Amino acid sequence: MLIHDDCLNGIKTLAKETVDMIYLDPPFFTQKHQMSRGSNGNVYGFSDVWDSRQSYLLFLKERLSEMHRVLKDTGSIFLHCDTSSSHYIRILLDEIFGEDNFRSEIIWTYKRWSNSKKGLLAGHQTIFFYSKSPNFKFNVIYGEYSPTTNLDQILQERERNAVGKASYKRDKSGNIVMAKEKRGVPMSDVWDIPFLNPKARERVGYPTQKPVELLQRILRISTDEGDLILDPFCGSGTTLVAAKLMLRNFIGIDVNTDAIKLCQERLSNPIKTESTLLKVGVIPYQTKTTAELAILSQFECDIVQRNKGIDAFLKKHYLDAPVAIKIQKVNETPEQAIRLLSDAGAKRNCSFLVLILQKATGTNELKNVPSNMIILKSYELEFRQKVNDYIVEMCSQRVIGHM
Amino acid sequence: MLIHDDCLNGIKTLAKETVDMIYLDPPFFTQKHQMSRGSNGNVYGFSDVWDSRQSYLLFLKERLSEMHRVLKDTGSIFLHCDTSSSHYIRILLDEIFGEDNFRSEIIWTYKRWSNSKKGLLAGHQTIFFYSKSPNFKFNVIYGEYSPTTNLDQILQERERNAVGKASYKRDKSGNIVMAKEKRGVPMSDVWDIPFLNPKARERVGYPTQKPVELLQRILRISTDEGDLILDPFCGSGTTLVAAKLMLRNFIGIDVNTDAIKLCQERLSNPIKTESTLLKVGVIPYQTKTTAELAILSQFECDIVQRNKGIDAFLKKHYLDAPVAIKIQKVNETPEQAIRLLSDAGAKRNCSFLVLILQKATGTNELKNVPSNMIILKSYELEFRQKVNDYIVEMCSQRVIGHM
DNA sequence: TATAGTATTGAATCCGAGC
DNA sequence: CGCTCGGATTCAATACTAT
Repeated sequence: MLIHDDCLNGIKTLAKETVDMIYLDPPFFTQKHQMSRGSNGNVYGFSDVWDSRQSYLLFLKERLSEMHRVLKDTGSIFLHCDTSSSHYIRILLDEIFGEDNFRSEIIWTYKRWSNSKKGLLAGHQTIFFYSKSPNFKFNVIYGEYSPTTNLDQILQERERNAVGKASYKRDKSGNIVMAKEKRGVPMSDVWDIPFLNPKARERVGYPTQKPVELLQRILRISTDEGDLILDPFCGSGTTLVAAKLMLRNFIGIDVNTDAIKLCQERLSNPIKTESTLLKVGVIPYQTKTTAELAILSQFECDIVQRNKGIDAFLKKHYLDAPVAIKIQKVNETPEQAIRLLSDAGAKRNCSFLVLILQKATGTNELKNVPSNMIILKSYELEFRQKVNDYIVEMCSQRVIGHM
Repeated sequence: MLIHDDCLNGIKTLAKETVDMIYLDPPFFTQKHQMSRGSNGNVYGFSDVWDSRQSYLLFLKERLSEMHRVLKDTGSIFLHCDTSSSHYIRILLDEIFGEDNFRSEIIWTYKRWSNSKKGLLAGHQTIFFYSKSPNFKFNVIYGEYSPTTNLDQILQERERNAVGKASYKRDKSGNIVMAKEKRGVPMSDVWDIPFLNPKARERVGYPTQKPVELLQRILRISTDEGDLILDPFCGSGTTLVAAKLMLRNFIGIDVNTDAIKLCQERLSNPIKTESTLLKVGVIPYQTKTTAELAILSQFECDIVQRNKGIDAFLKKHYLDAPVAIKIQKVNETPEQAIRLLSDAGAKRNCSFLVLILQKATGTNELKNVPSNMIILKSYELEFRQKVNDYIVEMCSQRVIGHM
C-alpha cells in the first residue's frame, strides 16, 4: 500500500500494534537540498534544511511516537542515519522505545570513490536497531567461519579443569571426542555492502537511494513471510521492492509526489524492477538459483537465460558441435528434463547433451535417453544415495549376524 | 612521563596549549566491574559502575574541559567508547570542542570469539575524532585502490559538460589526456584491525587492552615525530608504547597503582605483537583454489584450512558423527589422496569420508579404500570419461561397419 | 628454516539453579 | 516472578611443537 501524505498523518490512519517492522531513512539534517537526476530526465529532490536542530528533532519525535504506537509487541524499528545527527536521534529513540530496547548500532560500510581531503573519508552510515519489547522477533543468521579459524580443532569437544585450563576431551580409550553439529558464526553488526553504483542510481534517480541488499538483510533478520513492513519515508521505494521480492506486505508513505509516482512504477512493473535490479547484480540469482550457478561454475561454459531446455553451453566444442547442459529443476521429473533437453538440443545441432540430476530417480531405468545424452548426478545426490546404500547394507549385515 | 593520580589533577599540572594529541579510553559506562588476570598471575581491574549516567557524564565533562585547555591549536583528540554511552559522549564533545570541530566517527571493526545470541554480534567500537580548530594537523595516508577499480579510468583525466555529465577528457586532436599521478585511496573512517587475541604476546592482562596497531594508526595520521601525546586514562599503557615505538613524547596518567606499574614495565620493554593476519592479510589463510571452492560450494559444509587430509566438513552429521570431504589435488595420485583422507578422518572420528577425484585414474581399481569412504568424480572428469567412452564406441562401430 | 599440525585462551553470551 | 550467580559454550588468532 502507498500513502501520499506526511507520514505523521499517514501513520495516524494505522491501528495500534499492527506493524511487524519499521524501516525509516528520514532526512539526515545535512542542511542541504538533496537532489539528483533520473534517467527519464526528471530531477528528484527533497529539502533537508531546517530552522534549527531543535525543530528537526521535534519533527522526528512526533513521528517516532506514532511509529511506536503502531508497532507490534514483537516488532522492531530500524532507523537509518549518518553522523550529522545520530547522537541526538539515538537519545530520541532511547526516550521513545526505552534504553533497554536498544539492540544494535548497525554499521553499514562501503568503499567509496572520492577525492582526497584533509581528514578521513566517510565510509559508513549508521542504522539504529530498537525493539518494542524484549520478546522481539529475530532470525539468527549464521555465516562462514573466519579463514584463520582451525575448524578441525574447533570441531573437537573440549573441557576445562578447575584452574580454567582448557584441553581436548578424550574418551576412555584416549580417542578424541567430536563436538555436535556447528551452526556457523552469528552475523556481526558491521555490514560491508557495496554502495549503490552510479549506473543503478541513474535508473531510478532518487537521492540517497539505498541498496536492495541492505534492506533484504534487515528484512531477513527481523521479519518472516507475510509480515507487515512500514517505511514512513519511502522515497524511491527500495524497502517496498525488497519487501515485495521477499513476500512481505508493506506500507510506504512519502509526502513527495514524485516519490510516490516512482514507487508505483517500480512496484507495478515487476519486469522493469527486475531489470533495474539486474544492473545492480541481484537478479541473476533469481533466474538461476545459487545451487544451479554453483554447478554451472564447474564447467567452462556460457550461461543461457530464459530457455527451459538449456541452461548453458560448453565453451569448448566436441565433434565440431556445441554441447548443451541442463540442470534438472526441482519441479521437473527426470523424464521431463530429458525431454526438454533433447528437444532443445536437437534444434541446436548439439554433439552431446549433458543432464545433471538433482533428485533421486527411484530404481527405474530412465527411458527415452538419446544416445548422445550424458547423465550426471549432482554431488549431493550421489553422496546421499551412496550413504543410503551403505547404511542399508550395514543394517542387513547386522540382521544376518543376529540370525 | 607517568603521573599516578586522577587525571583531573594530573592534567591541571600541565600548561595551556602544550599537547599535540590526546587519546583517551575512559570507562564506557558498562555498569560492570572490569577485571582480568595477567600472565604474572596478578588480577587487574577497575570499576565502571556509576550512580547514574548523569554522574558519569559530569565526571567526563570536567576532565574533557581540562583536556581542551592543554591541547594546542593544531591539536586533536580521539575519544574511544562503545555503544553504552557514545551518544551522550558525542554531545559533550560537541559542547566542549564545538560541533564544527567534529572530524570523524572512526569505526574500529574486528571479528571476535563469541557465542551465539538473539541479535547481532557486537563487532565494533567507536572513536570520536575532534580537533581543537580548523587548522589541525593531519597526515593524509593513502591506501591501495580496491581490486575492482578500473585503473585505466583513474589514469585518464575527466571533465564535466554543462549538464554535469562526466566524460574522459581529450585534447584537440582527440587523444586521451592522462591524469597526473594518483596517490591511492585516502584512508576511510572504518578500520578493520584484529582484536587483541587471547594468545597474543602483546597482551599484559589488563582489561580492555587495545592493540598497539590501532594506536599507531591514530598517531600516524595526527602527529609527527617529537610531538607530545597525552593519555589521561592510560591503563596498561598501549598509547605510550605506540608513542615510544614511533618516537613521540608522551604523558600517561592513571589513578590505578597497578596500571602505572604495568606501564613502567611495558615501557622498559615495549612489545608489539607482529600480527601475521595484519601483516599478510587474510588471503594466505585461504588455501583453496577457485575450482575447489566451486566444488565445495555444492555441499552444505564448513571449510577447513591448513589440513592436508580434509578440505571441509559437512554441516550435517551422519550417524552422530561428522563427515569429512577432501578434493584430490592436482599433484596427488588417487592413492595418496585416499591415504591422506583416511588418516585424517580416523583421527577425527568421522562416520563417512568423501573423496572427490579430479583426474583420470586409469583402468585399475583403487586399492585401500576404507569401507566408509565414498568416492565421487568431478563433473568434468565424469563428463570427459563418458564422452571418451562414447567416441571410442562410435569409432569401433564405424570400423566394424567398414569391414 | 619453513610448513603443517596442535594447544590454548578470553570474555560475551545463554541457560538453569537458587532465592 | 524477577533477580543474581555460576557453569557451559562459543570462535579468532595467536603460541608452540613436530617434522
